[in-house]
Amino acid sequence: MANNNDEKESSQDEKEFIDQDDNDINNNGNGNNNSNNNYNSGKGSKKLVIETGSSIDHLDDGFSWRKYGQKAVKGSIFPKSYFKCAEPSCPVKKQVIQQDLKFINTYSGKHNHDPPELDGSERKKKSNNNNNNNILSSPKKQNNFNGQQPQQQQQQQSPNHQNISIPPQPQSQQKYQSHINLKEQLKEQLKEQLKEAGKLHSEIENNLNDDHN
Amino acid sequence: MANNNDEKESSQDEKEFIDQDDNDINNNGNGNNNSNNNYNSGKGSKKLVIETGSSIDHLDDGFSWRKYGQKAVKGSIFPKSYFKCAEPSCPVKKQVIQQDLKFINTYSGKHNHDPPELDGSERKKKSNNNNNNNILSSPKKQNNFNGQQPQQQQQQQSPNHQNISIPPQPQSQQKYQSHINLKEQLKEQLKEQLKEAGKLHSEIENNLNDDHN
DNA sequence: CAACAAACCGGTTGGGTA
DNA sequence: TACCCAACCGGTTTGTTG
Repeated sequence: MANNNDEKESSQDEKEFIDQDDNDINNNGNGNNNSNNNYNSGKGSKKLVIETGSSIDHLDDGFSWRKYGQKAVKGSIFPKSYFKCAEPSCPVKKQVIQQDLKFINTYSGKHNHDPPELDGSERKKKSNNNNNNNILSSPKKQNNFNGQQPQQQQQQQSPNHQNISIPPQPQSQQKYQSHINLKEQLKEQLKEQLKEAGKLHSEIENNLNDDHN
Repeated sequence: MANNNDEKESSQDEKEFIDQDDNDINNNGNGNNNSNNNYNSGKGSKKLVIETGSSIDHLDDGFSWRKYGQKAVKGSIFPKSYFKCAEPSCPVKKQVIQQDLKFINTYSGKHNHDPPELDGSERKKKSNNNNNNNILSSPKKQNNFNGQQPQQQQQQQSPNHQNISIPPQPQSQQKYQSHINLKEQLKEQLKEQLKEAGKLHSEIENNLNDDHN
């Protein structure tokens, strides 16, 4: 009965592939995942999950995203945001949700267009790539970050708060109150992670597709 | 605006693989499929779709199924039924919906147990394989088949009827009113189709999994 | 234009029931 | 025990708003 979504405890800190699509026709949002999902069966990969173990929310991974939805999910206090690649016919989607102190980015699909700046050598090609990094909290509404908030993360129950705030800083963060510099560093660092993961994801998908088609 | 689900016209009559999972994270039931889904991109296969071009509804394909749900879907007058493999830990699911004159069986997943009687040489092993073929219409409730009904198929709008009736017979069916023999024949024929398709499905999934794991 | 938010949608769950 | 069915759930659509 209790929402056993916090079983995941998220001890892993980098990125991982999950599949879960070999089992269900759609595996949409069924309720309480009582059948603790046998993700790690290690089969055909469908989604790429990246955990951002830092105070960075939605990262600009070289692509431009458009937010098309936001929902409150069962196990978490924080809402989940849904993004779609801004390229007109690209089917890639992406979900971002905060879990404890980090953000879980879930990619799906393969970009059917040349990445705007996936390679570090050629960037700033696409000018429509909006570089505002925290898309989750709209720039006019990130009032959750009023001054400095305590580093609570899971206790309070506010199921209907609208925008993902700048997440609580990591446990040893009291000295980073003036931040902004550290945040930029982490942003750059995570950006590289996301780029690598995106490339890896595309490669694996290509292999799978070539195998079958 | 109009539910454009009848674009599919279903001119194909056998079986086909669709993927659609490379594009969406979950691709659950979103609403009107306005973006006429680019299924036939020919990529990694996820679901096996079999169209029963006959007056056979839910076929016993050698496995035993348990019905766990039934919903009215948008584009169709007929409800969609949801089945799960009756083997205790087997994750295979199956959807059945009537479309025009035929039934669309959508398989997903791979049986993690030896098939009860997949090979034609060794059958009737599992005695718990309930052989009542029309599971969709519960045996006590198939009152839609009262005598002979006209071969209408799409005009009337009865969105909240509960059980899938024996489908309207194919267009040249007036001579099969006393049926029951023809139906058995078609049943056998389709049963073979389903068995073959099931084997093919497993093979392809095995290849994909071996490739990645 | 993009984001918000509520309605929508289909797949799943779970209690009632036969 | 399996089915029915209504509530549930999460992902998507769509009208509204800025």
